[in-house]
Amino acid sequence: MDETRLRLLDAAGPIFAERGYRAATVREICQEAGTNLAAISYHFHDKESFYVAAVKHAAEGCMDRVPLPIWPELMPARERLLSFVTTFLNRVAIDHEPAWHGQLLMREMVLPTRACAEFVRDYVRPMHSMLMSILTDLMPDVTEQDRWLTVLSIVGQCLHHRFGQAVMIELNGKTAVDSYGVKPIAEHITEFSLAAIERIVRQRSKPQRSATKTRKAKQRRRTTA
Amino acid sequence: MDETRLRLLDAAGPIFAERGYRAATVREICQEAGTNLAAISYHFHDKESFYVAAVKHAAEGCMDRVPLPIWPELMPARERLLSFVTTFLNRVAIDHEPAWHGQLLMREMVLPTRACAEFVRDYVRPMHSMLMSILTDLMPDVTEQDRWLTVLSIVGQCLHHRFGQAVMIELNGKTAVDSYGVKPIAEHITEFSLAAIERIVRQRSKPQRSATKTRKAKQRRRTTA
DNA sequence: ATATGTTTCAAACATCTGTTTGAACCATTT
DNA sequence: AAATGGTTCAAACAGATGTTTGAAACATAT
Repeated sequence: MDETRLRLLDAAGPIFAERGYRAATVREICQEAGTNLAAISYHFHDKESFYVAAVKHAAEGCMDRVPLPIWPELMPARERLLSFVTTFLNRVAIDHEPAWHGQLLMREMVLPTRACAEFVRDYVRPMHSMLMSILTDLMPDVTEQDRWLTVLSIVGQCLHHRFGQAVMIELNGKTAVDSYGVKPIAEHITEFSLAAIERIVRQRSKPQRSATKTRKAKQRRRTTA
Repeated sequence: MDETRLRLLDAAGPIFAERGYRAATVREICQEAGTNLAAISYHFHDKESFYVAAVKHAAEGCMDRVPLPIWPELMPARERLLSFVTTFLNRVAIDHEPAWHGQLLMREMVLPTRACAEFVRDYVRPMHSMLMSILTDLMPDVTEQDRWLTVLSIVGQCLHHRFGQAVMIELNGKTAVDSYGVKPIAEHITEFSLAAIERIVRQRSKPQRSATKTRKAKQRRRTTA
């Protein structure tokens, strides 16, 4: 019966998320799962393989809970971006009940283990492709560098609402998600990024290819306004 | 003599950064430092206090290595922003030699320990104030929410070049810092953020204070263009 | 030189933790 | 009913790890 297997994986998520791989003990997880101590060795061979399975399990749960949106063919890229950012925030930054999903995956990002490659393949890559296709529509004629740095800017803004949680609380007493909710934040990030994207497109579509002299181009544009 | 103390702290940084608090053993650190095993207990009482001291030591080293810039009174806010972002990136995202500084502090952000409060007070708060004063100049008449979310957007973009390292490598083979160097990235983040800030200022300075109906305002502006 | 307070050292201690073991249990098949 | 293959269990094992200990070494002042 792999009902025991499942109970172990479910119990492992929160504990690994809170304590980390090393500090989480198999005894604690087994007690939480209500299984015998040897169950982990029996079902997963050893603690590390068990951990990898738990991360995979968490990623699947997260993807089920907040699935990637499916858009009609003709949906404008601007709206797809808002939808994407909202999904992203809901996946990582939300604290409602199973807060440990994001916590565990975050841990995998900061301190990658054997589970990282799988995690990127199953979880990160699909989101990355999605964002890339939006940006290809929004900024078709820019360099690879411009597009890649834009990806990082957008992703960084979203992830910071998870990574920065502890510091935000220490700094301000509460997180932005707690203060404003997800929707205004998603709108802010989308607007913020769209403004920047539109400027990049405007600058780069000028007949010159100067990638470095952005300041010059910007000043020229301002004087004409 | 607290030369032993110093040797321990110096040795502890990289090891705590790479392995994490639990996985790093006092034996390993003492061997690296060339001290006796009991030295940690003697000088720092126990492992946890030692870890807190090591984080503090790392933060100080980081602040010495990349000090906050000092600007002339009349320096434009736009240039101060570029200078700030460059400093930020140099502090956290750089991999030249003492890569562990950023790694250790990052850990403290994601998985705060007893060292976190001090870390925020001595390290985060000054940078936060600095950015806040820049943004107060750049966007004097916006709501607290707008300004706070803008802070998070800028900080998130910078930090992602550290937090996202492992995933970037898994996804692309190398990090953006490795590909392009710090300067182009700092310029990108600055330009990106300035474009967004200017749009926010333009929108919010309209006689209405609608914080939620950004979409409506945006559409109206587009039709007039 | 003696005494005193501080620092280092090797060894031992106590505990925790991942893993193994071999018997017991259970469901299914012969 | 007997046997088989898979699963659970309590107990023990082996190794690692933070911490303590008491003696030795050292520096400094009287």
